[in-house]
Amino acid sequence: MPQTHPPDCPGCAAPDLAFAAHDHAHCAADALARAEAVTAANNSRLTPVRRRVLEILLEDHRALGAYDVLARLAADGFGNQPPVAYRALEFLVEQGLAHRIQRLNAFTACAHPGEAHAPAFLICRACHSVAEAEAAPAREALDREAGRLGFAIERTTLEALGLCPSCKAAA
Amino acid sequence: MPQTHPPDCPGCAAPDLAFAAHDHAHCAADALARAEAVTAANNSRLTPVRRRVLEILLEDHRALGAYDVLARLAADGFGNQPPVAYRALEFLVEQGLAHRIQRLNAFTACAHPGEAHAPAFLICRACHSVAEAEAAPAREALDREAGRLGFAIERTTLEALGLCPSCKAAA
DNA sequence: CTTGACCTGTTATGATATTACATACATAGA
DNA sequence: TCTATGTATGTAATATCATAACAGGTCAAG
Repeated sequence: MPQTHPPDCPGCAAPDLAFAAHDHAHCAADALARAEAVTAANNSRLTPVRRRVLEILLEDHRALGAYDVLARLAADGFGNQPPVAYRALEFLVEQGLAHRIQRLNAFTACAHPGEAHAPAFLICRACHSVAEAEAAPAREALDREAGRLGFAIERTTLEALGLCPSCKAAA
Repeated sequence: MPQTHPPDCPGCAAPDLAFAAHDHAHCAADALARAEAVTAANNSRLTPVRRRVLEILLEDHRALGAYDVLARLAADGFGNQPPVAYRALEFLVEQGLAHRIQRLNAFTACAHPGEAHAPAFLICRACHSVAEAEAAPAREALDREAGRLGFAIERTTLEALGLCPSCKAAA
């Protein structure tokens, strides 16, 4: 897989990679490269544990529980106490490199690192894949409703459970 | 507080009770009466434990953890093991009489029992009150985004964290 | 008055998450 | 280079949230 690639790379242009067939090795490598850039820009450090956690999350478009991540870390010779995983995950979330899925108490790698966004998540109840969808329209709708009640929204959790295209076809 | 009240009751007409000054005793009594009606209509039973859990949730417009509910139950002479609380809460959620707030791992009484709805929740990070907002517009926006990706949404979790009117004014 | 469905109680355990403290590492300033 | 500082990691202990499995009770239909 190339460390650099053309700006019109079809993989990167795909609106959503989780449900579409795509060159996943590229997808993951690209996310990792972006992560390097993001952390450098933020003066934060993508240390070995943090990098490894991101790699683990990038293995597929699923959400992993903290203890699943921890088990993988321990197998790789890192510490095997919960804070090791939770701290790395928290770091990645802060940096916008991963997201927490509230419904699953689990974490997934960000599909669009570096781009400011607060996505909505589409969670397939059959294959457990997780995709990011554009949340802006829904967020605006919520803002309108909240404004009516005088409530000032700061952060939103938008998660949808359902069937992804392939599982829908299979059913 | 009246056991019955006019259909144009101002309390019931309030678009959202959580953030607005209102006759809360009335609000709670009304919700309880509706709960009786809903369970009767569904051929399910609002037993003493379940009723008591609902009363506890109705004490204010907040979300309570299962163990908080459990402590209250135990103090009232009900069982004090987790399943007692979880089962009653699960029942209330199934009947549409309570909602689970994913972000808080907690439960809140439904503000509009009997009306079919899948609300969005507005959670004040300062006073921890929880209000229900109309989710339909946001849900439709999500449906459009999901449709674009071929994803079929079945259920959504829409939760917003921010400041309620009074906490916003105080800040 | 018994059967079957459902509800409640209890024990035990599993799953998720945090606090507190000790140690190690990176790096900037003396 | 040395050392002080901030930051990161390791570990133990514990807190918090949730469920499985089974025993006993209640109640209404047959």
